[in-house]
This record gives sequence, C-alpha cells and structure tokens, in this order.
Amino acid sequence: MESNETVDRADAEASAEVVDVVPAPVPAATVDRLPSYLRALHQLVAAGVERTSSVELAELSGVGSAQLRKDLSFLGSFGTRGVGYDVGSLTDSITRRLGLETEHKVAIVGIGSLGQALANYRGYASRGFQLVALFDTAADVVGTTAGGLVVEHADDLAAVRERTGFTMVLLATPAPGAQEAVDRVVAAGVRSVLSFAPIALQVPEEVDVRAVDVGSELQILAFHSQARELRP
Amino acid sequence: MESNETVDRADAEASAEVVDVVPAPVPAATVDRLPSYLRALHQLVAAGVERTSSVELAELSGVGSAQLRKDLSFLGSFGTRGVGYDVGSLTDSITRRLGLETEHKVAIVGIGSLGQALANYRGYASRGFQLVALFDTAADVVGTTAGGLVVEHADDLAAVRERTGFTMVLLATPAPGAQEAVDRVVAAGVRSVLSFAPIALQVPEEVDVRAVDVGSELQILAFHSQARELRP
DNA sequence: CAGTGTGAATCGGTTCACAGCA
DNA sequence: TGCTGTGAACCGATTCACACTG
Repeated sequence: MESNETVDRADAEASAEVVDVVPAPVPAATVDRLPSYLRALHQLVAAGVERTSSVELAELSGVGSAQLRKDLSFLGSFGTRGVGYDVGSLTDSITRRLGLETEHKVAIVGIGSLGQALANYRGYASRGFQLVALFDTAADVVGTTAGGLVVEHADDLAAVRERTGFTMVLLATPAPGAQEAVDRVVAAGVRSVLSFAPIALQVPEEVDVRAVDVGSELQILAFHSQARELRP
Repeated sequence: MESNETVDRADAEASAEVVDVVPAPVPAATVDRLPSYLRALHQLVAAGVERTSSVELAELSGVGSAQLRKDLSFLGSFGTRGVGYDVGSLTDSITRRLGLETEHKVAIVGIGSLGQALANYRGYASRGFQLVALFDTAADVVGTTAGGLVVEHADDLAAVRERTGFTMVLLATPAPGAQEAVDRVVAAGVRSVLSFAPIALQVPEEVDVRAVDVGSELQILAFHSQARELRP
C-alpha cells in the first residue's frame, strides 16, 4: 500500500472511537474515470453477471486493464487474486466512495430548449440525483412546466434553495447572462455547477465548475479529423 | 523555436513547390484548450479589443498565462515581445490550425428531447459547423421537423450522407440502441462522433469518439463536494 | 522595460512487469 | 495457475524563471 498514509489510517482505526476514517487521496484523473466504471458495472448487473475481471470491466469502460486496477487500488482492495471482482460489492464500494449513497438534489437554471431537454431527462435517479427545481428569468417561461416541475423565477433562487435543499446546479442559459446567472447561484450558496454555456465562468475558488461545450468538442474533433487526413 | 522540427519546416519552405507544410505536432492537452482560447478571442473581438496579453487572454480562458504561452508556442510565434497579441490575427491563426476555415457538416442521430435541443441550437455556424441532417428510427419522429430540418430514417444514413456530405455526428440516442446507432454511423463512413449516450461505445480505432455524459459530470462534482466537506 | 517564447525543473499520470495470493 | 495489486520506469503535461526582443 502507500508509505506514509497507511500509518495514519492504521492509527485512526486503532483508536477505536473514530467512525469516519479520513480517506486516502484519490488522483483527479482517477475520479474522472470512476463514473465509467460504475456505468460498466451497472451494465453487468443488468446482464445478471455477478463476477468480473479487470480485463472485462476495463473493456466495458473503454480504458486499459492496468489503468483500471491502478485506479481501484487508490480506493482500496476489492478483488480476489486469481478470481476477479464481485460485481455487487464493487458497485457498492465505488458508489459509496463517490458519495452517492444519499441522493444529491439538483436544480436547472435556464429553461431554453437545452434546459427543457435536461429537465425531461429521466436518468437522474439511477445515477444518484434528484431534480428538484427549475429557474429562468423570462416572464413567458416562469410558471410553465417541464419534467413535472414548475419553472420559478431566478430572483427566488435563494428562497427556493432554502425550501428544496438543492446543492448542485445545471447552468443552461445562453452565453450572455451565464456569468450573472452563476453569480446568483453562488450567492445562493451552491458550490457545484455544471455549465453548458460556451464561456469561462469566473467564480470564487471554493466553487467547483465543470463545463460542457458542444462547440468546443466539435472543434476538437475537427482538429483530429484534419490531423488524420495528413497522416493516415 | 524547436530544435529538430525547425529544420524540416525551413527545408519545406525553402523548396518553393510545397504549398501545405507538414504542421508540427500539437500535444493533445493543448488541442483540448484551443477552443477556449478561440472563445475568449471572440469575446474580445465582440468588445472591440484589438490587442491583448497572455495574462488577459488566459484569464478569459480560465487557464494560467504560462500555460497559454506554452500552448501558443506549439502553433508558432504570434505575439510581439513587450506588446502582446493582435486579437484578429491570433483568432485567424487558431481558427486555421483547428481546421475551421471551411465549415464542417454535422448530422444528429436520435431526435429525442436532447436531439431536438441540439437541433434548435443556433450556435453552430459561429463555431465553424453546419447542421445538415437529422435521423431517428421511431416512425412517429421520422418526418417531423426540428431546427428547420426534416427528420430522416436512420436506415437512410449512408444515402443522406452521400447527398449532404456530413462528416460528423452528434449521437443523442438513449443508451440502449447507442451502440447499434454508432455502428450504422461508422458503416456510413463517419469518423468523428460526439456521443451523449451514457455508455462506452466500441468503434474501430480510426473512428474518433468524444463523449459527454451529464450523469458522470454530476458524479464527479459529487465526489469533489464531498471531499471539500472533509477538508474545508 | 514589458511581455513573449522557451529551455529546464517539476509534477502527475500511465504503462510495464512481476511479486503475492486465493 | 490465474488474476489482482503495486512498485518502478516511463511519458507527457504543467510550471518556473529568465533570456530575448520590439
């Protein structure tokens, strides 16, 4: 195992009182892949498979098997040498480590066509999330319904957050207005934001913003397709 | 400049005939950031700014200034020491390097609520893309209109590709069916795919797949928010 | 002298290859 | 014997710090 962290952990466990052990640090690149592993495991569960190997699970996740084993080793030791991994217990371990035992409540800000599509998405629950509120600023959108929820005015962000307890926001506003929207979201106390707006958002450092930009993704694909033509 | 590449490039340019010079290799991590730089530059253009610095541009892009200068150095030398960068010509250089001088034609496969939202998105042209076709397999979706285009049957992928010449696909089908859909897309000759389906797709190695998964992004945010609570 | 461009140092992540264990 | 878990080697990416130049 690790060299210096092991000592701390052993100490913590030795001193009987401690309930929640301080977890060993997990590299960011590993965290980014854990969801793929979970998805692959869910596929196996759905297929009725109870035991798997690093090779099979890696293939289903789209990574190399050494990568997968190394990643899992940061979380602990879950497999049986010479045998493989138990699908159910590995699923539980990763779920727990990602912090998905309890559902996280999510709101969507910006109910244009993308926001509506996100509101209608039925897959939140199976991934550990619950959609609890929708916001917009346009008078003709506030009060309408999407995904079974009534759209509230963004002015009421803080109040609605109080009532519903969401801790994450999907930001689906157009680029102009996105910065103002995220400012309100942050002011309301949210510290996890997934932005679909094609601009870099300025936020205080304690706020975690991840960004998805279809245009950027296409441009990256364009670059690679061009590179492919030059050296086939 | 570079040590060994410089020689090749100088040679190529010296031998008058050569029109398209073989470009120096650009690190993948750099390519991933070029779209952000382009977005930031467009913001500056919109604001009427004609000259910028690595510090300003980096801030607008959400990266460090050393990172930005290093990234640009892989593409060539664009700035003026002691002065900064010309917004217009830097925009042109990056646009050209990404291969965005000519518009890339794009199709969407899977016209559910997400596919519709993507079809209604008005930002393709400004990023270098043109939406030319929509596909689905459901009888009650084929023939309907979205974003000014009529939805065609996925059986006609190859034929419609012939006619419209799209080279990229946005895959917006539900998870079951995504693999079959991408198989058809690949069979039709498309080699660049942006997938929104929450599964790892199996494709031949000459096909470039990028994946966007909202569920995974939320799970990663969940992990970090939990880590934040433990060490604030 | 301000700000780019870039070697050199550093850091983190991936891959390899095998020791260790059921 | 088969497959996990993991040190060690490798590789790429980031950061630093400064020489260079308009």
